Amino acid sequence: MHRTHTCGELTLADLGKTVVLSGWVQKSRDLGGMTFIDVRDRYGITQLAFDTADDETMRSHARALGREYVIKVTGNVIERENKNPKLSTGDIEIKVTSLEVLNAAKLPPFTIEDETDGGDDLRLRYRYLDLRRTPVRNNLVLRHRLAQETRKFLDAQGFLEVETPVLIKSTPEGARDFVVPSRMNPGQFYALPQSPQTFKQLLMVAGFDRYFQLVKCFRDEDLRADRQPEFTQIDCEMAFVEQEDILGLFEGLIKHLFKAVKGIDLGDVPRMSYDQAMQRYGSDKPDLRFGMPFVELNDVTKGAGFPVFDQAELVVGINAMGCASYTRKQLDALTDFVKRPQIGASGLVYLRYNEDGSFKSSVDKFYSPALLSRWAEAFDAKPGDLLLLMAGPTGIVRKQLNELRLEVGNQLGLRDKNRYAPLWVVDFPLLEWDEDSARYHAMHHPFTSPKPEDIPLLDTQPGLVRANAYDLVINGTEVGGGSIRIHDRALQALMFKHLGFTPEEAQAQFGFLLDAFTYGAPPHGGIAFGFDRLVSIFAGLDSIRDVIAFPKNNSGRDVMIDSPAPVSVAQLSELGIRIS
RNA sequence: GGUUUGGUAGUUCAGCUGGUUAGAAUACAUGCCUGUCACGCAUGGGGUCGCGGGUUCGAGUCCCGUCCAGACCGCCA
Repeated sequence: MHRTHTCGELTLADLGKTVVLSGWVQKSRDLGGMTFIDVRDRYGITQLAFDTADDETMRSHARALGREYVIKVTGNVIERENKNPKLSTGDIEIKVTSLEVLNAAKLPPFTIEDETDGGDDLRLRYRYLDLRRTPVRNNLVLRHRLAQETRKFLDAQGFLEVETPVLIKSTPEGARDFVVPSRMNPGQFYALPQSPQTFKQLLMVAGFDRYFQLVKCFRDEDLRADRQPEFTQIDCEMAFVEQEDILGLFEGLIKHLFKAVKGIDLGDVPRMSYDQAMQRYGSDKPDLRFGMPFVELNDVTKGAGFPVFDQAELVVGINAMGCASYTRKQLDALTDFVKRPQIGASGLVYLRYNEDGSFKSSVDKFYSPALLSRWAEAFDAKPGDLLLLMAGPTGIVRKQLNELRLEVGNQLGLRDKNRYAPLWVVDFPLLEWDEDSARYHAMHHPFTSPKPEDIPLLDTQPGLVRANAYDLVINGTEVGGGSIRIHDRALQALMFKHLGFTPEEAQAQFGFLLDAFTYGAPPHGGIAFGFDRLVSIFAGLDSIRDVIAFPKNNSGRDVMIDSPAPVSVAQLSELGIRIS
């Protein structure tokens, strides 16, 4: 007889039933005259009870079971003498009448319990064992639910899920491509898509005016906690829409996911322009779980003879409210933080607005209390506050102060994983200057449309042209981004020209798209969400590895199957490839 | 490509300024124990201190190289 119940469902309502359970031995507790075995499956844990007084043979079999043995038991559901409120099945136990070992198991290299003793490397090497652990399994259950709710919502909105090819063509723009050699076309290579971008645009030309796909994308770049070489996107595109339509519809998707999966009413998602975000938070993905906006102080600090401030392009600071009690040691630690090589600031100026109304700053030599009170005024600071100021070239100092703001937010416990602060960042620049290649690059991608009113600037001040591009940011993480695309051949050709393509190169790389635009391309736009990041935010995790069933390590290796790996000389020769 | 932290028992770690036989916890094994659920008690086994070289009377400890892993920077349209 097959199992009649899972290990997570039996309760007092089932008392007296004869049941069959199958699962893994989590742990046994041998008390001498009694033995308890916890048997686990995907659904939960149920306690098996063996009593010498009832059946000594059965108990001796039970004592022989090791961790992770796969067993099948038949028995009766009885009420426990001592209940365990931690288990859903904690009111009952199984008095076993028959026990079968379906498979023995070696002792696992780490304990398969909620709190494991295993390190990351070991857990990845034996990922199939790690996945038996409840917290890891729950992450995949959460992922499944988010995927299903996404499909449900988009389907209800009339979106069609269409698959696009995985073997495509390498393009020079953007991240490095993974390339795949073609045996039938020696010396030629496919590339794995970094996104289905051009295909979804072609689907718009084809008239599929609402498309989506939960799709694997690939980028051959270095990994991070939140970056894997293969990752999943919720990729979407719509025709006959403007930016407002897309923001509205996908704000609806995000709200639906929070409501359906976490029971949270997200509320309306605020918006901020890229310029505002940079000026107020020094980042295009500000964490709005806390305030602490930047205040620019050039005017009130100028002319006091402090050369660092007098000469700086930007003097800017934040108000760490209520932190005037910070000790010298704490302030030194913050100074050391911004001086770390990764941040690279040359220093930090503080102003303590003491509870008694007096001021204490690191630049008292230059600024009288009267002058310092003007700083406090600019911040609207109150006694007890601590102002932290930095100075330097605008772009650099904003980036540095952003790091400090996030660090102070961490120290003050303002970045609570259970709170969610979403934000649309809009009006991104179309282009950004790249020093290395000495040319402009598309900030989003080359198919993003410039704002019509900014098109005249393309020839004169390309860096000032704004795009119809937008990002969705949650808690300081970019979870999605998109744009209204170019659907006009001439404008697309002009963009390629500004990106340094000759007309021949543009035709060779993207001729199929330019041609398609001449056959009646509708206006269109879209967005893509990083699905792994979204799941990790819902799970309250910093790393996306924990929400991927079989992730790769920091070096891009799968340590379980040990890939990548060499291939045979015969395979290479068939592909016409020689390794130097 | 760079910065940085680490690699010691199955596992997680401690091991000071170089000095006797490298420890703890946990896991495991054996025995005892009839209500445990982090069971308890007792006993026991378990180590190429990542690898290679160097300094030294003596190296887990110091130096150099190398491999592996983590975090970060570059990179990620």
